[in-house]
Amino acid sequence: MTGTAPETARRVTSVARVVEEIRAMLRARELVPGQQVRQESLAARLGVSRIPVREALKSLEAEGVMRHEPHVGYTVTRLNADELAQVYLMRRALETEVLRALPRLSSAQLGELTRLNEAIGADVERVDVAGIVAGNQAFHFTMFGYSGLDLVVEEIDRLWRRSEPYRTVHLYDAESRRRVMREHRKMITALRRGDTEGVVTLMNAHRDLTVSDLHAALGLPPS
Amino acid sequence: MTGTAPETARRVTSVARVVEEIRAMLRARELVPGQQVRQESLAARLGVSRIPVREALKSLEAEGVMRHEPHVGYTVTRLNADELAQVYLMRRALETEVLRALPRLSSAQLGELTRLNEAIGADVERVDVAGIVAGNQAFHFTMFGYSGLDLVVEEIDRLWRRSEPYRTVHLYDAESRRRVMREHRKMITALRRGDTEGVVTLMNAHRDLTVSDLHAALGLPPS
DNA sequence: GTGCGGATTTTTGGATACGAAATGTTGTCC
DNA sequence: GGACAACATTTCGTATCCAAAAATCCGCAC
Repeated sequence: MTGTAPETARRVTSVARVVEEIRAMLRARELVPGQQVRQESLAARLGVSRIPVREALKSLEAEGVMRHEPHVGYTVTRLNADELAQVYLMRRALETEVLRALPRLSSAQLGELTRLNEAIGADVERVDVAGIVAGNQAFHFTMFGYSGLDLVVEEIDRLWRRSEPYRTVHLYDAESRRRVMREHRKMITALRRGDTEGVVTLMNAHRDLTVSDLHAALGLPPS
Repeated sequence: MTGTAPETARRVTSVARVVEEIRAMLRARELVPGQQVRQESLAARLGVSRIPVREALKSLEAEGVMRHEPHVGYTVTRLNADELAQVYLMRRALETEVLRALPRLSSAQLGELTRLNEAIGADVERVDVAGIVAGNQAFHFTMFGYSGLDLVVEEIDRLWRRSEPYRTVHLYDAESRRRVMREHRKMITALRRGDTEGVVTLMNAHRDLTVSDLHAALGLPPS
């Protein structure tokens, strides 16, 4: 992907790369909540020294993804059922604000959302779960982005990342996968009508179903 | 304050200390939005090497207080009027959730809030602005804490810190200082009645006044 | 065998020094 | 005045080293 990229190849720092690698490891469930992260081995694995790794971990700690205990080390944050519920409570509160701030969308914007949802459809056919997760995120954040509330959207992004280690579990049965697409289509319809409150309601139902899927899949983690 | 502290003297890392020092510099307006931070000079000033400084800055960057541009350096995040409004929008959304989750407070809890508000009163007499700011924060977060929604409260804390460089300006006239105390008293009264919605309304008015004070004091920053 | 206490090993926290890369600045030439 | 090249500054990243704190291991007493 870095390959021969011409101009967009923004010379990125090691730290940013390490952060992304760690996120990918979380999505791939190569790192799971509660697990301890060894600085040295992670550095060796990513081909960098310990310093950028430590900076990356500090960054993820500030974000809530990692936990740090002095002289013991970093572990992936483990959320219990109550904490996970709080993350979703915050998502509901902030996403509602963003949706209420949406202007009437142009047909180009509506077309883009439709296109993104159809891309999810293709991944559903292929049963490409990672693709569905990525596509779903793209769909939601493209919609949020139309609000113009960039700081709020960034904050929502942080909240999504915080539940990343937990979010990948659901979507295992074919029915939930198709349901996601259907609900997205309903949202697009409501947006076309300019029915903001309708979108808020749909989104809340959409999110709540994800939460209950998640609870079922996890059987509410003990700690 | 660290002094001879016996057991509670949790051996704290340099990084945590540097983060706190930077926050203090922000409160003291020794660092102002847009200003560039030189790693080496900051390290020398705080008597540490560059490593903990860089980790501290990364942490503050993830929090939104600092901005980083590769090979150029860190600068204090500068918020324009619109962005500041977004921070306050998020505060309203999340603080409302927290207040709605408040249980009926015990008389000990109500007493504690009263005590904290009276402490602010003492600082108002002394015209100790830094003390008022600290006391105000203590009052609000003690109240928020009673909700039990610790993750949401942490997030609100982050939002407060994000507007820290801007928040210290208001409270310059005697009347606003006394107004703060009066409004706090009204909130305590509403809490005693268990009137959650009343507290939400009072808090929104309280916050909005701060925002307009702030806008007036800053004359909405240009960038 | 089991539990306890101390020594060893591992890991983290931090300092220092160095090289490489990028940015910004200065000065010269046209 | 504007373009371009040399220079200084700063950041990014590595390597190496040491201290301190944890975790682990081991032997001893019971």
